[in-house]
This record gives sequence, C-alpha cells and structure tokens, in this order.
Amino acid sequence: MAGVSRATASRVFTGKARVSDATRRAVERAARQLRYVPNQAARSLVTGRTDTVALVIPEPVPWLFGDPFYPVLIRGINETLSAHEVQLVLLAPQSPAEQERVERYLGRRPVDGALLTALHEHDPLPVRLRDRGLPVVLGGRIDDDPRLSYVDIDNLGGARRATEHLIQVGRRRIATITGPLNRVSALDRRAGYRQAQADAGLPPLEEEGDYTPEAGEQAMRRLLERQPDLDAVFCASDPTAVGALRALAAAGRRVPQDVAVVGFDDAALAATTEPPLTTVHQPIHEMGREMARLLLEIIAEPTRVGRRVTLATQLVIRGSSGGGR
Amino acid sequence: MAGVSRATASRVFTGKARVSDATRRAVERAARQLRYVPNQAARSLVTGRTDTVALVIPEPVPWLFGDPFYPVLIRGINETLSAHEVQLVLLAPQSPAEQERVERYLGRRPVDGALLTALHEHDPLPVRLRDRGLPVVLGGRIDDDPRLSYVDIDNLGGARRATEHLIQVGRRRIATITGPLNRVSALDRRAGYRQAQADAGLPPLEEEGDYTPEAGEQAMRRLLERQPDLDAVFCASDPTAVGALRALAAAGRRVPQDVAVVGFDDAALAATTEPPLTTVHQPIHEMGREMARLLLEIIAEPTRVGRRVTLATQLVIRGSSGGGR
DNA sequence: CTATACCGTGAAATCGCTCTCAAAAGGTGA
DNA sequence: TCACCTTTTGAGAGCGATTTCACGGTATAG
Repeated sequence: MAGVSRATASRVFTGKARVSDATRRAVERAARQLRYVPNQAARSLVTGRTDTVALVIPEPVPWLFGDPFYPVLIRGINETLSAHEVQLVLLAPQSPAEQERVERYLGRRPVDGALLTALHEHDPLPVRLRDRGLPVVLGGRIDDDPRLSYVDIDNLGGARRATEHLIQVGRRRIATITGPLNRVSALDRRAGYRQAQADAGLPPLEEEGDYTPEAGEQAMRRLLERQPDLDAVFCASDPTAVGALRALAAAGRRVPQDVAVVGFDDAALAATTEPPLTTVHQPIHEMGREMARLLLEIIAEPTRVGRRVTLATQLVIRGSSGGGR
Repeated sequence: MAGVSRATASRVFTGKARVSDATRRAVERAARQLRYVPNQAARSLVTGRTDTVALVIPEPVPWLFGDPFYPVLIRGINETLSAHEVQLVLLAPQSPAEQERVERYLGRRPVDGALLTALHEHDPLPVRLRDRGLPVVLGGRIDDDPRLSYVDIDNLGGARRATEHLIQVGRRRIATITGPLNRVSALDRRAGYRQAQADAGLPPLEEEGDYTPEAGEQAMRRLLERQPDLDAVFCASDPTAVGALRALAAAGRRVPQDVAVVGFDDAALAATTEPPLTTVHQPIHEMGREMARLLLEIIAEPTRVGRRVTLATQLVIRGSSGGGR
C-alpha cells in the first residue's frame, strides 16, 4: 500500500536503519490506514528478543498480611522497565508443582531475563536458569555462586545500627526476635545484632520468628520467660514488632519505659503503632529500580555477570525505643 | 537424534495428537539430552496463541497505602491462570504517556486477552481494545458498551446493606463519605446509601472523599460542621473510615456511642482499628479468579461476549457500629 | 567528466515451530 | 493371504517479521 518492499516497511517500524523521510511518511500513513501493528511473536522469532522480563515471587505468605512490599518493589521495577519499553511478566508459584512449571516456562525463553525474589538460602533455581543462559538478577543476596548478580539491602548494617541505637539509649539486656532462619535476610539481620552485642560486650538472647506478628508475639512471650528483666528487643521485621508489642502489653510491660522495641522494614504500620515504632528503613522502591537496571545491563552485555549492589538502610527513630535524639 | 521427523517431535511436545509410546519416549529422551525446549515465539507465530494475558492497572495510588488489594486480586487471577498454564503480564502505566504505550503494546498482540481494572467511568481503552479484536474483561462495571464483559462486586447492595444496618441499630442522622465520584464503584456505593436512606424516609448527607484516610478525615470534619448532631457515617472505603475515626476522635465524639461508623472493603486494617470497624466484605480473591475464568472463556469462544458477573458482598459487624447482633 | 563513496531500497534467506495431507505401518476378519 | 481400516509418521508449506547482501542513484572530489 505504501509502494515499498517489506524490508523498507520493517525499517520504518524498527527505527534502527535510516529511511528517507518521504518513504517513512508513506509507510506510516499506510500503517495507520491498515491499522497495522508488527506482530510481536514474529519479531521475537527473528531477533531473539522478547522485550519482556519475568519477576518470580515464590512465596505465598507476605502478600496477605502487612505491608505492600511487593507492590512497591514492582513499581520500582516497572519504573525502570517501562522507560526501556520492556514488559514484566509475573510468576508467583504457590506450590512445588507450580515452581517446576515456572522453570519449564522460563526454559522456553519467553523472556529476556528474570528477576528472582524471596528465595531460600540454597534454592537451585537461579543457578539452573543462569546455566541455561538466562540472564538473572536476584533480589536479596545468595552467596552460592559468585557469578550470580544481586541487589541486596544492607540487612547486617541496618540490624547492627538498630542494636547500637538500643545500646546508646542505655539498654543492656537486649534480645532479638529473628526472621525465618532459612532466609539470608534473617541471617544477616541476626548477624548484625550479634556484632553489635559482641562489640559492646553484651550476650546475645535470641528467639526465632518468621516475620509475622503471630510468631513475633509467641517469641516475645518466650523471651520474657527466659529473661523477665530484659529491657530491649530488636525485631527482624515490623510485623514481628507488632506482635512483640502485643505480648509486651499483655505482660504489663510499658514501651519504651520498661522495654524498648525496634523493628525492621519501616512499613506503613510502623508509624501507626502505639507507641510509634523505631525501625530500620529499607529502600524497596529503589531496590526494584536497581534490580531492573542491573538485569537490563546484563541482557545487553551478557558477559558482565556477578554484579552486586547493596543498598543502604537508615534508622528511623520513633517513640518505641525511647531514644528521642 | 530421536530418529523421527520434526513433525513427530512437535506432536510429542504439543501433546494433542497421538504418538506411539515408543517414539514418545525416544523423543523425550533426546530432548532431555539436548536440553531442548520448544521456542515460545516460534510456537506463537504459527498457533496465534501466546498463552499470556495482560493485567492493566492504570492507577498509581492504592499501591502505596492501605490494604493489599492488588496482591490479593492478582493471586486470585493467577490461581485460575496457572491452572491453565497461562502467564500474566503486568501493565501499570503511571502516566498518560505510558497509558498510550500500553495500548500500542497490546496492539502487537503479545497477549491473548486483557484484564482491565481501576478504570475511570468513560475510559476509552476497553472499547478500543475490544474493537481491535482483543478479548477483554473488566474488573468493575462499566456500562458504556453492552458487549463488554465484566466482573463486579455488588457495591450498591453492600452499601445499602451497610446503611440499613445503621438504621436498624437506631441511627437516624446518617451521613456518607463517598469515594472519588469519577469511579463507578464510588457511584454505586453512594447509590446504595441513597436507596437505603430514601426507603427509610431519611435525607442524604454527603461529602466526597477519594478512598484515602486523609480525604476521609477532611470530609468527616466538613460533615461535623454541616451537621454537628449526626449519629452515623457510612464510609465508602475502610481507609476513609480510618480517617473519619481520626476526625471524630479529634472532635471528641465517641464511637460508636455518639457516632456509628461503617466502612467498605473489609481490609486487614478494619479489624485493628479502635473500635474494630464494621464494614462490608468484598471477595477480592474470588473476583480475581472469576475475571480470569471469564477471560479464558472469551478467548476460547470469542463470540460469547458481554458476559457479566456480580459477586455478593457481606456485612461484617464489629464494634464501630455498636450493632452487636 | 570520471571515479569514489555513500545512502536508500529490494530480493531473498532465515528464525523455529505447527499442521495439513498423504503415505507407510500395523491390525483385523474373511 | 488379501482387502480394508485405523494408527502412526514424514514431507513440506506456511506463520510474519528482520536482516544481509547487492544494486542503482546521487552527491562529492579530483
């Protein structure tokens, strides 16, 4: 209809090669009249690119309760992706069977790369995908393989900073409620707590939770049993802290007078607890942006793997730690 | 490698046609050795199917605050989709420019259909996509076109039920804080309120909010100015109700003794307010499942369009309405 | 005026699969 | 053993784009 060959029409739509202004206009007019739009599948077949990346979230739990972690992360990811006209496909396997399907699906190369989050410590998925030649970026550190790229939050530093803060405001019997210890983030936060305690010559006092309020409440009860005179607790997540606050209230302890409480996440609910929760802010949105940026970089230049980014956290001091500095 | 033609190999992977057991095994073994996986783009090119659907969320706001509405919706959607081995691509345009890109992108037919949510009243997107032959299902009613399919929540019935409840517990000066009135859900909820008021011979008293706590707080202040002796308020969303509770507390009104409050959503935060919030439960997860089911149905049988589903809501009575029945 | 370079365009190969059609193979009953 | 029917398989034609290569045409320089 534009009186040109398919080759030239293609040049107009891909935009790479140069086409004279006259023919470009002719092609564009014809396209508009025909409502023609290039077919993505055909294009992918020849270019080998799909302009799509996958986000894998193999975790049922945190969608339900608490803070919009994933919504914020996804917005960060999308911010970067959409600037590059890349689309996001969401894979949220809820069972081992579905996890297998995810792997099969990604094998078909319907995406140019994958972002993986919420992995357990030795999840084989990232290495397997990488070995199949799929560019991969992890959200959260995994040390298994030095060639794996990730974006992580400085969990250790944040936890240490939080614990140091408790020490600074005069606390000496400081406990921690950890996250689920098969998660690297939980291990790192515990390590930060331990470092700060050790540096101050204080003994560790730990109970395991799983980032939920319920587990936090139970862990707090156990801690109070083990050491009734504890005067501070560092909780590995804000929901955990909410549970701890409940248990403390039930036990008649005042916060922060009797027991100071610090959380981790800076979730929205942290500002609404009574008293407002001192916590460690993690830059989720930025993490999403950075993950996408890194992945696009690796897709463009597959040789440069093993890139790591760690984002700083920040202590947000509110009422629950009694540290009004 | 398996000693068969490509045609036969293809038959093994698509699974449709029958292949003798011996050859099937031979092909599968060869595939395993070669780590062969069919290429999705090539497959799509010939079948015309991508086994992917899009979810469009053209709304920046509700991701940030409040309840995990979209996470739950997405889980519902994914539940149905993954049972059919269909993938979900997420489109969340944050600006008019990105909205245009969404339309261009969907034109390239990289998906078999689209789920559209959070549309404004006369958004042209659904009709345009449908006219291009793309199967479309809306989350939330739009009456513009009888051939459009949607899944909606019974906003009107829920709002009426909530208002009737307030009347039943003896309230007579009942106000409402609406949602943003360019949204059908907000209009429907207001209509439900109006019906119940009219049926009881009570006058309407309305202020507009936008589903956020901040707007709810301001609207509540305005209502108290206009009618200081009001004894109940129906809020078009739970976050709105949270804002209203704040304003009421600031004005020295006791809830529910002086003013009864009812929300809408049954968000997680509804159970944690003081007092716990009476609210209208909406089945978000089921809505997601139903949207996906409908879309797959239309994709399979494109002639059957204009299907509508309305899901029932349920009043959840807690402390804020003082109606302990 | 000729030689050189560059730019814009078209012909044709190619990407990796599915699917129709027809032929080969395998079974069954007389 | 043969005719006939049912499975199972292979050959080959697309699906709809991109991209390489080569070829005129025009501009620039000598």
